[in-house]
Amino acid sequence: MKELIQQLLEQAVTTLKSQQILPEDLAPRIQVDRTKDKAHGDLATNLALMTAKPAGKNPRELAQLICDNLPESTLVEKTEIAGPGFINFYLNNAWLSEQLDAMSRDAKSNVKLADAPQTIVVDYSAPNVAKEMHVGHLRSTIIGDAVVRTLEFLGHKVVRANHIGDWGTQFGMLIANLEEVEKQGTDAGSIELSDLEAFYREAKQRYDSDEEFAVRARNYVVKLQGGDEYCNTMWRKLVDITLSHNQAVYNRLNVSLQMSDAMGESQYNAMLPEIVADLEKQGLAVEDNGAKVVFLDEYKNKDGDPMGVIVQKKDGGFLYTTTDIACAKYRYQQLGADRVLYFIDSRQHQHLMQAWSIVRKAGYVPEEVPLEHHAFGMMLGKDGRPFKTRSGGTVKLVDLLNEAEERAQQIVAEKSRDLNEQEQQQAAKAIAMGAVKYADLSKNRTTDYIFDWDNMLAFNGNTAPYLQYAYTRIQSILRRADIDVSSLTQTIELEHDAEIALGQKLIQFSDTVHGVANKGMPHMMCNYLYELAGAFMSFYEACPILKNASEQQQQSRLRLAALTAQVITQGLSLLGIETLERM
RNA sequence: GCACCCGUAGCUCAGCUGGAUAGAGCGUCGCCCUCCGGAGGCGAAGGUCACAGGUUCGACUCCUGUCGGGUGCGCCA
Repeated sequence: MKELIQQLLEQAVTTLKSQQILPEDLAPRIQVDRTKDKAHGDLATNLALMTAKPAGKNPRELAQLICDNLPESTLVEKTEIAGPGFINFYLNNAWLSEQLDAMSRDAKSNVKLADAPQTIVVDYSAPNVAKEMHVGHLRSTIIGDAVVRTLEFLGHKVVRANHIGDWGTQFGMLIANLEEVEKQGTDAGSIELSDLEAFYREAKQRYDSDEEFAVRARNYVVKLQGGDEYCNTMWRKLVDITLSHNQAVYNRLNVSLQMSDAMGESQYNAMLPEIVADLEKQGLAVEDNGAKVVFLDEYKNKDGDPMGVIVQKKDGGFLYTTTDIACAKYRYQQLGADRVLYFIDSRQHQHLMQAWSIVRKAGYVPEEVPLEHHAFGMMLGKDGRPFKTRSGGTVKLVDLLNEAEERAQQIVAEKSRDLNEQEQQQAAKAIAMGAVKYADLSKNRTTDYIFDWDNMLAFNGNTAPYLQYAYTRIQSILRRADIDVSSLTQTIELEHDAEIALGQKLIQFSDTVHGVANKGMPHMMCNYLYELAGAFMSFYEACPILKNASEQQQQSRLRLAALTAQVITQGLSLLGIETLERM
């Protein structure tokens, strides 16, 4: 919608240039905004204000010239010049009605697909091997998955990259301990991940107390890194146990990651020596105290000298900076990424900036391929302190999801008495997962954020249950109408203000999907859907659909209602949230 | 010490590429059920956008500084 107005304005600019009213070399960034106040029309541009100075003209006078030179268009009802020189556009209702008609007949609600589909790598979730997923993995997993769904919807090729923590010195003791367990006759495949947590502690304890065990563990680290087949097999078992457990969590959360999307740190090991050698060859890495270090002028250490980033330890080992350099290189060169998005917590920001700074200097990824860090903070409890169990431990994701379902079940049992038990279970599950996910998705803070059960499970405000409820309410009306709305040919008539407002909100869906894709920010979709639901509720109050309405009005309003439901369910599905027919 | 992120209503959060009178929900107070789902709607009160300068026709938004909070800074990941 904005684009169409922009095109009209561009043509006007071209015309004015040819008339020497605007300088030939002027290339203004044409900005079209939705107005906050209806008195200012539906859309507005500040074009005349921006170009007044270079054109040497009074802004209002210039605005008039722009309006006079706008091409004829069916979508604009009229234009007005307001304030210091804004041009306000009033949309034509017949045009709006046609747009809504087209939306309701299109499987993707007339969302404009990407003109040039890209290959986009999205790095998200990233749990660790031999550890259960905990609340710290929630945000990355959920936000990343929503962005992935949105990008795919627009036609991009998305590579889901689950950068699991599957490498490090701790694997020596884990392998040694797995050996002990297998000696006692337990098959690795039968180990549950919850046992694996205990297993991890057991390994650590043995490592600390048993010198012979520790020696063996250290030996295994060396052998594993050297590609030893036995150690590799044992390592693989640990990875597989973890992946299959995590898969259950992803499935339950309706996260689209599969086991085959795991692209762990270990995958880049083979690249590391050549990266360091190349950095040295390029003169970027130098030896310092036995280690290989890249000095970056843009980062200073405590003495004010360029900060050194170690890419290889003096014992020959590699650190995660080198892995992240290799990883970015791989994603560009091997996966053919046009864009890479990282959903990783904000504590790693500086580290990523350093790694990418080296990546750019070494020429591994060209500047035109964006590497984007989408950061977020820690999860805090309602009291503003880190979100922990009563005993102060880390909250496991499984426990969090269980609690969400328990809470949702209580609410459903109380409020959805007309559903049978199975329907109640299903509703509770959808509400619980929706609430948890939406609570994360709807926040844009890069800083710490507050996790509050009462807020997220509320049926009012910007929450998943509110949107799910709005959807079921519409479904209820459509059921009651008892006609196939998709077969209606009645045009959508926008008479009442509330109908126009709803219609205008509906056609913003396409812009919203693109906003989420371009910025990697799903909260824009949340805000939009909340506003849409609000616009529908106002319409619903003001415009009777089934009663006190003419045949024509009834059909038109049913179509509007059905389209609203279509957009809500589609929008929520892009966020990975389910809707229900009844709740 | 240096760097990064943040500071918007009592609380939780929006505020797009700088645009017109800074918006929601909760909580507080009021109104609306002979009405298609009241799990709803309408309204009121509540703001020095941390503070001070600067740029601009115009700043919550950009720049500089100060204060406050969080996080990270050479051989873990």
